[in-house]
Order: sequence, then structure tokens, then C-alpha cells
Amino acid sequence: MAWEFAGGQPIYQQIIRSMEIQIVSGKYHPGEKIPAVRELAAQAGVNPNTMQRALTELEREGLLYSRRTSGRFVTENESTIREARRTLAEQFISEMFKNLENLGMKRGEIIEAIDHWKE
Amino acid sequence: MAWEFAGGQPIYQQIIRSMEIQIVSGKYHPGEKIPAVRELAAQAGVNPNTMQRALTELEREGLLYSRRTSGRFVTENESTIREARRTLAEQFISEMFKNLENLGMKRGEIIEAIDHWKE
Amino acid sequence: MAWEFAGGQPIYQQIIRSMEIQIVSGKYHPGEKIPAVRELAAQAGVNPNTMQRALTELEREGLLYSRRTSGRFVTENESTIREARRTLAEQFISEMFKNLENLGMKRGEIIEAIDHWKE
Amino acid sequence: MAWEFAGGQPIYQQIIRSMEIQIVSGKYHPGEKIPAVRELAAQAGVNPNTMQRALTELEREGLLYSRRTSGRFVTENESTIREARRTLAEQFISEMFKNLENLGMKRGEIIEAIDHWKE
DNA sequence: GTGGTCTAGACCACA
DNA sequence: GTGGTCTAGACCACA
Repeated sequence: MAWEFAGGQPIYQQIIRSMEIQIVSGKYHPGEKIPAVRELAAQAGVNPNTMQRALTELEREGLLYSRRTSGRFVTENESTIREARRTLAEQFISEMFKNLENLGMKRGEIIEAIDHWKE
Repeated sequence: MAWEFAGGQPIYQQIIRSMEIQIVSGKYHPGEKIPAVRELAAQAGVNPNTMQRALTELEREGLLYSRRTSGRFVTENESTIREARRTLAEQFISEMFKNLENLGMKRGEIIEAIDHWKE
Repeated sequence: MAWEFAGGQPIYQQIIRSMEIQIVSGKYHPGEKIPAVRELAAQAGVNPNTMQRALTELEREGLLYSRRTSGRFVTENESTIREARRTLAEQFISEMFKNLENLGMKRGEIIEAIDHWKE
Repeated sequence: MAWEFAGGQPIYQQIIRSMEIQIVSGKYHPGEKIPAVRELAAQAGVNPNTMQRALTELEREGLLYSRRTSGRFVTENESTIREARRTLAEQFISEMFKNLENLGMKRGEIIEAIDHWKE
């Protein structure tokens, strides 16, 4: 039996996903400067190291970039953003399929249920 | 900005969903006796009162019933179970739509993405 | 606001009513010998004085009588029993009317509700 | 022999019934704010958790609703209140019939007694 | 302040 | 043992 209260996902990954969503949905605009690590960490109520780790990962993905002295910015490369949106969307879709399969539903039933829901 | 780690959901509701999934997916069978409140609480690492609350709710939903001195059982009413499966499925589907809309995707794009994923 | 948890009625009156019901409904038969005070008190989990008081009252009503040496008996006078039944019935009916009036129902509505219930 | 003093009913259910009567009879008006959980608990001389439980149940019935930070209110939906009045009335009527049947009275006698009482 | 959640621990009826 | 009730008391989010 899988009881997994209080999280499951490590915090830094939750932060990554949350930042990705904000960039991809346009709450952070291309080229926009984001707050300093310490500030973001304070806002999120996490350790600055944890936030740093998340930001580094987001840079590796190309969604952020930093300039030594002037701070950290959202990428201006729109196709990178579109790509990230597609990846996130696939994750959400795949999660849903996994959940429905956990319920004991077959592919056919799932698709039927989604079609039914769309109406 | 809304950072909300730890899922947000109260423990007893997480337990409810977890039990629903187990019943609906057939890991608990109709008519099967489930462990005593105190035992389930120990397994889940929560207070017996918290588990009690979740189980009471599941009784109200008709998925469980209790016999005062002999224990608690999964309903034998298969249609109640099917109904619960449908409701859960709808929740998962609706969550996914909500997530994708948060990404800034329109209905059309979403459906396209799902169709694309299915292949 | 009238909160009156845990009773309302004094215990000895609750005992009286309970004994009356048992006699009137025939669970105790006319002429039948009833257990000794101490025993009844033990069964009911009350102080023997409390039970004594209730029995004395029931004797005053003519539902019980005692013979010095041989114990206490249910009356053989059937009309006394019928009379007691009528009185109890009136109490229950009157309580119900009082309760329904407390709900803000008028006489007409009450009678209608009872007629409706009878069907 | 079933002696059961103290009503038998759990406190939270007694509270529920008491609140239902007060709402249904108009002592609490539709839309009226009721006192805070802790205050009601103090008034009733019970633990806040017990009062909370009763209020939660009354919300589920639709007789109350709560706004997280501003308090708890009586529903403005008059038809819900009327429905609750009807249900309570049926309970009282049904209790009375049960009591009279316990006395050994047949349906016919009961109805006659009620008719007689009404005059 | 207000509703809501959670834990710890006691006690009860029933069989 | 099993479900159920109740108290005491802490802590949280929200405004």
C-alpha cells in the first residue's frame, strides 16, 4: 500500500515545475529579469541553496540565463519556451493516463471518458 | 506568486483518495474486510482519529460499511464502486485540463496534444 | 438557547416510565413477582435508593403492590393497567405535538403531516 | 431489560438536532451569522471539536455554510430549511408511533388516540 | 479572530 | 478486539 503524504516530489523539483509553468504561461515574459535567489527563496519559504539548485537546472534547460553582474533573466528564445510548454503538457497528459490506468481503466475506456468529458 | 509545496490537501482527504483508488482499482475487493482503524492508522503513520475521519467519509460515500464489533468492509455494491471510479476518473481528467489551461493552452491545442499523445 | 445534554429527566422518573412501559406492554404480567430492589438497582446500574423511590411511586399509581414478607408484584387489576396505558399514550402524543409546535408548525400542518405519515 | 438513561444519543447528534430545531423554527434566521465554533462550544459546555463536528454535519446538510475567515452563517436557501423541517417533523411523528407501538397499541388504536387528543 | 486540521489519549458499548 | 465518541490542546491559513 502506497501512502505518501506530504509531498512525494523533492522540493527543488516542485520549484522547477512551478517556474516552468510561470514562464511558459507568460507570467514571466521573455527577457524579463527575475528576482535575486535570496529573494525568490524567501518568497517560497525555502533554503537559498534549494532555490539555487532549481535555477541552475532551469538554466541548463535554457529557460533562464544569467549575466555575471546584472542578474538572471528569462530566455528570449521563444522556441525554447514553446518546447518547454510541449514537454510540460506531455507530462500532465502522461500523468493523467497513468492515474486512470491505476484506476483499472483500459485505454479504450480512458479515451471514451476524455471524449465524454470534452462535451 | 503561489508556492504551495506539500500538496496542500489535508491528510484525511489524501487518505480518502488513496483508499478510493485502492477500492476502485480492485486492490480491495467487494466484501473484503479491511484492517482495523488503529492498524490502518499505524500503517499510514497518522493518528487514529485522522484515519477514522477518512473512513467515516468513505462510509458516507457508500464504499465502506462497518459492523460495530466485527470490523469494516468494502461494499458489495458493485455499482457504487463503478460510480466512484467514474467520479475519480473525471477528477483526474478535469485536473489535467486545468493544468494545461494554466499553461496557456486553448481547448483545441489541448485536444490535439492528447490525440498526439495517444498514438 | 436550551442545551440540555445528558438527561434532562431525573433518573428515578426515567425508571418509572421504563417500568410503566414494561407493565403496560405486557413484558411484566399481572400478578407476576418482580425482582428485589437491590437486584433491579444493580441491573439498572443505579443506587438502590433511587430504585426504591421509583417503586414506591409505582405502588402509589397502583401498578405494583408489595406483600411484607414475600416481595413485590405487578397489579392484577387490568383496568388500572389499561388506565396507565392510556396515560402514557397521551404523554407520548402530547410530547409529539409539543415538539412539532416547537418546529413552528401550526395545528393544521401537524395534523396534515400525521395524516400524510399514516399512509 | 434495556435500561438506557442519558438518552443514548451522542452529544454531537444532540447538538445537530438542537441546531436544526433552532434554524427550522426561525430562532436563527436565514443568512444570520452564528457564533464562532469556540463560543458555541463554550455555551454548550462541550469541546470545540465536538461542536465542530456537529457544525460540519449541518453544513453538509446545507443548513449552514462557512466563510473561512468571516464566520458561519445560516443558509439563505429557504427551501432547504423547509425540507429540514419536514424531515424533523417526520422523525418526531415516527418516534411517537414507535413509542405507542411499544406500549402494545395497534395502528387503529393509535390513530383513535390521536384523534381523541386533538379535540 | 475565524474556520479547519491534527495529534494524543481516554473511555464506552458490544460480543 | 472493534468501531465510535469525546476532551485537551496545538498549529495553520487567511484577512
